[in-house]
Amino acid sequence: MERQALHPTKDRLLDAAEELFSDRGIDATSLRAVTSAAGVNLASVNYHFESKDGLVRSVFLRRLEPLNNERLELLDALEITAAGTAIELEAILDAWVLPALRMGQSPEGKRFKRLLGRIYSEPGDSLQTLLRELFGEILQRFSAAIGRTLPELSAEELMWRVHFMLGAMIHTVADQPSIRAFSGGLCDPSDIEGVRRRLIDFVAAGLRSPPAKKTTGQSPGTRK
Amino acid sequence: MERQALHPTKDRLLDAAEELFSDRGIDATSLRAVTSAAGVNLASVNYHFESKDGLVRSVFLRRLEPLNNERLELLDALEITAAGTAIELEAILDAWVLPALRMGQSPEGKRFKRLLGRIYSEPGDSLQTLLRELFGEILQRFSAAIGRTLPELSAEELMWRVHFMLGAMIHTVADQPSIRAFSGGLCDPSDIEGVRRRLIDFVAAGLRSPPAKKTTGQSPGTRK
DNA sequence: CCACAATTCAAACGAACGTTTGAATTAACA
DNA sequence: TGTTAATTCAAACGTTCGTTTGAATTGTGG
Repeated sequence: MERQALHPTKDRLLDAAEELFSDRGIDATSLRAVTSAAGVNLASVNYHFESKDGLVRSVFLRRLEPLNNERLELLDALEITAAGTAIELEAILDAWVLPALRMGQSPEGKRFKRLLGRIYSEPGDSLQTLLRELFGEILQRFSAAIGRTLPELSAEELMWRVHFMLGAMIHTVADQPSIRAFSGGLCDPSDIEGVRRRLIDFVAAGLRSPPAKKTTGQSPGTRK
Repeated sequence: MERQALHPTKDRLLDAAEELFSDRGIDATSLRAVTSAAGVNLASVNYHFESKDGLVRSVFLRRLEPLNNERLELLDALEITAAGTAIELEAILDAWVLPALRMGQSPEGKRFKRLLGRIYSEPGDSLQTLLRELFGEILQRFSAAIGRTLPELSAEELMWRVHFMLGAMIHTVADQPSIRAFSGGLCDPSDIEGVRRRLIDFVAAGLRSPPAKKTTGQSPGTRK
């Protein structure tokens, strides 16, 4: 009897929570605000999700599980068609970026992306645990695939570059309003193809940069 | 009579708040936790900072104002010594990165950096306003300087790349524990020279990547 | 239609929050 | 030292929070 295809109360709670969490933040959103926005009773949250933490987890899981599954399917497809031959770096990056950008096309996807960018910097233990559960395995898979296209990189160098890559990607996926304001309306974050090409070109160039180059000339050095 | 070189109570509050905000987050930290950690009376916060928001602002201002001033001084020095001739891209990036990495050497700097990464994704109006106050001007200065070294880039392309750059930098400056865990201890974020060289090389390669390249072959395309 | 489980509901719980108050204490300056 | 302003302090304010409770309601299978 557990959970059917869609339980109306549960889904209304998830939708309302997602919206309010995105706008005001998780801590700043009370369960009373969520339930009244969803048009359900206050006690429903604890009945269906046990606690506020449970609601938060479900909000993230609902979107991230399908998202990461799609990423893994794309990567699987790449590795199968390649069948031992080399995979292009850009194609791997695409498998990571495209599902996230596609998600952002729908209005619900947009509001979730704002929320997603926050999860990485939220200090709550519950969310950090969830992050590791959700991204631990998939990150290793993508890192390995990227590393295979860049065999001249040491493991340490590769990890650093993947770290930088994630920074650029997270910041881009999450931070839709900031680039618009910063560029004075010049950059359009809803142009998925444009964002996709630019982000992937930028990251690919960074990943491919020749390793172990020393910093050159003109450095500011130690001052004062 | 206003504020002297260092007011003991004020400084103890700022130190305690910085530490607790970094560990547990701003919303999750109560003023009672701050004041008892600082060993001062609860009402001191409202007396010295008017409100919790005022305390938060002061915590950020205390570190970010000197940090951004140092960045601007380094950029000024570069532009003066160059005197019309071209400035190396890496040197500009260094002027942005180095002060932040140096700050992270001290224990207090370390804890603040964790906090700093959070400000970008916090939804509070007060913090977002502060962010624009603090980073609006300096970002324009650095973007312009970077753009001058990459004259083949359109304004739009430049803005996007600066956006990606900021993502990589923010994620790196803020997220010290994550890279260590992700790399299984292989990467050492306290090796300032290493981080500096790797981050700058990565970002410089991304910024320099030839513009308007179309995505090639193997793309996953539309599925399902 | 009845028994029974699943769900919803209004109400209340105790705890913790940011802020305010007014008296007590300390420091500054004549 | 006496006067006055600056600061600290204990206590309380009113509000809001997440959670719990027990009765009312709805849905379901026999």
